[in-house]
Amino acid sequence: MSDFDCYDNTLAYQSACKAHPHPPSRLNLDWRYITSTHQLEAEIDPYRTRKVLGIDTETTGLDPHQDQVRLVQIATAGMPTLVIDLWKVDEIHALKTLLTSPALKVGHTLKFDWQMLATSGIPLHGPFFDAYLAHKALNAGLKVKSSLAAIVQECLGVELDKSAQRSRFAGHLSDEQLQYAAWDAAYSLALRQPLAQRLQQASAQFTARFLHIANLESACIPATALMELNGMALDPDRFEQAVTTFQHQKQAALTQFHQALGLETQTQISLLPSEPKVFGLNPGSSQQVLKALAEQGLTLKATDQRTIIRVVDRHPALPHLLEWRHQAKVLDTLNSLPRHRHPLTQRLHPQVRQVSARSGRFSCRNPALQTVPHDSAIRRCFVVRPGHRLIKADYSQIELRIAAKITQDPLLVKAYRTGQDVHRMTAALLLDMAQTQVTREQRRLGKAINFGLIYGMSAARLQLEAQLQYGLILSHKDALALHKRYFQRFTGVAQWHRQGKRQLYRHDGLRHAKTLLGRVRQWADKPDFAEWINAPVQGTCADMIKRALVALVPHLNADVHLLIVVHDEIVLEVRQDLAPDIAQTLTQVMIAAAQPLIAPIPIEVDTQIGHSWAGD
DNA sequence: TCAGAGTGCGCC
DNA sequence: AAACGGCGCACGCTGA
Repeated sequence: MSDFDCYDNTLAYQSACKAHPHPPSRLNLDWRYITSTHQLEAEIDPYRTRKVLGIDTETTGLDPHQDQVRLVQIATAGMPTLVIDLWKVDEIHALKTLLTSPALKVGHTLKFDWQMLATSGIPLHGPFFDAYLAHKALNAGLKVKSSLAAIVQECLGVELDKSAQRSRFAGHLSDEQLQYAAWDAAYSLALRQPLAQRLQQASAQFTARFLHIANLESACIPATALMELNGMALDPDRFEQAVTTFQHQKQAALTQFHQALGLETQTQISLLPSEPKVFGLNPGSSQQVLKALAEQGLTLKATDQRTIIRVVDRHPALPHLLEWRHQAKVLDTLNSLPRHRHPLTQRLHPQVRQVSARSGRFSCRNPALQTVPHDSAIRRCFVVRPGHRLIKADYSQIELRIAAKITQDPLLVKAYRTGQDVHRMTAALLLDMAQTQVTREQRRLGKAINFGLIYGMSAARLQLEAQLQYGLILSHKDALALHKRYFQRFTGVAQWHRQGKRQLYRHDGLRHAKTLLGRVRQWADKPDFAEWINAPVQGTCADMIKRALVALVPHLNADVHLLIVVHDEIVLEVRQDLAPDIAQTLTQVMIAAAQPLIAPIPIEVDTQIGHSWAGD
């Protein structure tokens, strides 16, 4: 596993921690304001040989596409912090050399600095140590504040005044502004050792790899930064067409819903903005729906899909209700997109967060591109630049493969190792038939069972999910029988659950879960079983895709854009002639990143090249 | 009028 | 002890 540790600075940190048990003693709050090329070149020399640099920037705003970097601060142990004014220094070659040197760059939320510098034509190269990411990795699952001030308070016991941070960094800069700018870099730098020490201690306590994970997250910074900078393009014509289509479908469903309830749909347009958007009974209001159904003899507790689907035959309006809900949901998603179009780039630039999800997954918002409906009428609105292709590659059945590795279930392990179709195998096993005789529908049942029961789904829920997601009608009795047989056959999964419950429910129960890479999620209280059993699987998938991104970064350039990551899928936009080669590289990188974690279970990656996100 | 908890659902 | 997990978002509704 030598390639495993390409971004890992564990050994360096260990020696650093031993050498400097009291980091604040090395903190130098002195600073120099650099306002000319001459001054820069005169002062920067000693910083070139340093192995660790604290980095921070001050900018005229928060948008890398239109705001500017004003100050770049460089801190290093025992030296004054350089505060370089980019508006006054016209030749910054020396600074660029420093920022692309192999020195460790320490900062807090370096993604932002990376982006601001990148759009100013100043590349910032790793390795990185990001105090924010490290603090979140240290406390994954717990509710903690990870602002610079909060971490400085926690690790160094210093109250950091952040009042100058929100001040304007345009025009004349006061001494106070310059001082706080310098201090941010100096304090970020000073956080590395105490944080590394805490990460090491936690690793020992949990038999995990906190520092490794913190370094992995830090190494992902360029990938995350580029996803946000690149964004995705929405074709205006296709988009308008899609909206119109879904509006009609939604309206049709509404009419049928009302008719089935014996109501008339009122479609007059109101001029008053305060008027409700839907006239008459609103299928979007659970209260109104419950009341209307009750009046017609059907009393329910809720109106969500899972409740409705159980009784869908009991009233003719119910299928139309589900249809309207679907169309309305899709339309909501669509309507939310244009307001996120960037005024300059005309693209959607989501906010991508590496460490906000308790599982270790990426999350994405404004807009939530990870939840764009799969409907090809919508996905084909997401297009590539002229002369480019979209490449999407996803890990095949990755969670089930990870579960096979974790549970060591003999059947699952053997099935994957011999390249069998696992859903088909499950169906054949539970229905007592040969795999060759399994029908498409029966395979779908196998899929529903595999994905559900692995995390402890009940028979009742299985019955529901089979119908909702796979369109399979299952009697309660059959669901119960399948549930029982599943755990009789998949003994490894059954044992995994039994042991898990023992560890969780004993007097001094576990309050953390660990991935195969050593990422830890903690709970402040007793974890729910289902959350706890799922965390290592989902988290390991996050480990894999983040390892893949780190390996992918060197391949990203002006012709190879990273667009988005959707949990087990990586999407690139690549110059047309390069697409086949890059697709192959991407596939290999993803396999290599994941394989060591679940060997000898094989990894499979499905890769497609197309013109839009629909894959066409 | 508006914040906020609740409901429901898209993706993996 | 609980009954698949992880997200973000839009909406209807409520109470101040």
